[in-house]
Amino acid sequence: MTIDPSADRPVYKQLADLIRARIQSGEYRPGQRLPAENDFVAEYGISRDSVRRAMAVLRGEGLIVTELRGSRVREVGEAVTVSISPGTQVAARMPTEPERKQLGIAEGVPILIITEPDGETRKLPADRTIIEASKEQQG
Amino acid sequence: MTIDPSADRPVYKQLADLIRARIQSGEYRPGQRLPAENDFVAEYGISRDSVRRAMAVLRGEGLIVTELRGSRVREVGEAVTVSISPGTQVAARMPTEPERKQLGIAEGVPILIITEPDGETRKLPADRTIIEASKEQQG
DNA sequence: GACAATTTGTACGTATGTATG
DNA sequence: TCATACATACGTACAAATTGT
Repeated sequence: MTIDPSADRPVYKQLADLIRARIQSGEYRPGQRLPAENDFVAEYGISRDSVRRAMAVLRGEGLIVTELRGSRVREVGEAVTVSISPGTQVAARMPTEPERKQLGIAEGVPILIITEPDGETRKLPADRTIIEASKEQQG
Repeated sequence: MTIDPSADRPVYKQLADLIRARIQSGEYRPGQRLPAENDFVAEYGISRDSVRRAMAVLRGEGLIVTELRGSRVREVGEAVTVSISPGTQVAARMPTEPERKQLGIAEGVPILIITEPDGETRKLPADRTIIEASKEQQG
């Protein structure tokens, strides 16, 4: 697949599509290191700016994580199942940056907000949490 | 409050903090139009690049929406409560761009993924959905 | 309808900083 | 020490869509 600068779709979205497809097809596997930004620059003849935008899109989707040594496909960690009893509510949203740091959550990962019938709330990282409705009272 | 280019915290994060604080304090209210990018450029003597990065942070947090005519504070729409019966699981993640367009979801909004005991799944926009655990069978 | 102004979107460039190997 | 690679931040230019004249 290639990138067409004259196409309707922006260059950076074309690159994001391309990398996303490679992740979803398994060509880039969880934990695997992506090529460096400059590799994409050289391969497709586009600016580093466009490559970085594409990476930002994929980070925002939670598909990759970027560190100083490069980007890699996110590995889905073990998820803990949290049982909730009848009457408990669950919502989700993106954390603000302070929340993200405080809760130790990666970029592109939402938080689940659990509100018990008594008003108590908990915030949990969505990439490590599965909610399951239970019949009986439980934590 | 002002912005210090020589501070440890990047300029764009300082601006994001500043605007976030104004939103959370109510100085910028839901639905209200934010100043244009160039207004921040002029007010703080920073580049448009930095302003746009700050906006991207806030969009990613779901706090603002940006259209061609400007950015505004997101209005939290009416949320529908979805009851789930025992055994049903709930997860959340960010949608990919195709999912986002297909489901008509704004940037910075996660999706809730509901998996029924029979394996059926539903994807719902997290900004318009509250999950509630019920005692009995229900949709 | 035509035209200009406003505002965001995209895309290129350069330079410097910081952390890793 | 040096090379690599990402992060930040400045600049420019033009495109596209909306709004107002």
